[in-house]
Amino acid sequence: MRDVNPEHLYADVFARNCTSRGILEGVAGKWGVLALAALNDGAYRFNALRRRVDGVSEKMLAQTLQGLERDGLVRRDVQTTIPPHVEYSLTPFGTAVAGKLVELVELIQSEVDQRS
Amino acid sequence: MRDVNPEHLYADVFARNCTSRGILEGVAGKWGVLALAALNDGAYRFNALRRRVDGVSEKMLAQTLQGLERDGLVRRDVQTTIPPHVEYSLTPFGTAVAGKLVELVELIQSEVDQRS
DNA sequence: GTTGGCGCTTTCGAAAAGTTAGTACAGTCT
DNA sequence: AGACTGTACTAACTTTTCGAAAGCGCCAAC
Repeated sequence: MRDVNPEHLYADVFARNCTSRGILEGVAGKWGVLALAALNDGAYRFNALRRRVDGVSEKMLAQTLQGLERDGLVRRDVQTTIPPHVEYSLTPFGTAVAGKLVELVELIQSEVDQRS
Repeated sequence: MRDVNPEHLYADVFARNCTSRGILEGVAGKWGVLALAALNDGAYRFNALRRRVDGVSEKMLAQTLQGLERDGLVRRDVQTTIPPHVEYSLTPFGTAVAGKLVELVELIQSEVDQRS
């Protein structure tokens, strides 16, 4: 927390106990950044998202989405059908964050393209 | 790799074996994002950076900086003095990436501030 | 003498990630 | 009929990584 005004604590990712640190860890985690970047293209069902993000296991994807939902970046819409139908999409906050992540991704891809 | 043109493979973070995936993992890792965001304010010596990023161990910081240097985001300047003097700073690529990360960080901090 | 600074590296146990199998239902194919 | 596919997870076990602490050598300050 950036403690400039003694009566109001501001979020500060550099402080280990700050809520924003936890959110940043989920967003900027190995699978979080890719899931959010994929969802930036539109809503996905679980297995479609898993196929999009090469290398992620069901376990890690489920865990990642759970955290992103808890932190308010992702919405999980469940339809009681057989087979199950669960759809993930970005919240307004998630959309803003994903926009930044996509810029970052494009920057890195660009750099790698230039090095080839 | 986004294989649009058969003769030229484009970087693709969604492909597990792509170089850009590895770089993204370092940049968007738990400690990578914070180290880069701190270095965006200017060069740091090792222990100064460690004090800036609350919660990181010497081990994890050293490991993180090593990876960022290998991927071309960070420069490590060593002066042969006693005590040792090692300074870390951003490369042009690192500066561009850190700029994006800082935007992301500010977005998240903003969101947390609004939720308080 | 002790303590502190510098920037790492090493060791070992704890925690997290990864791998694999499992769940129940319905549809398709042989 | 059985086998396989799809759905979206969870549980159990294994492997990898992280965190905590100690270590290194040199010099300066107390």
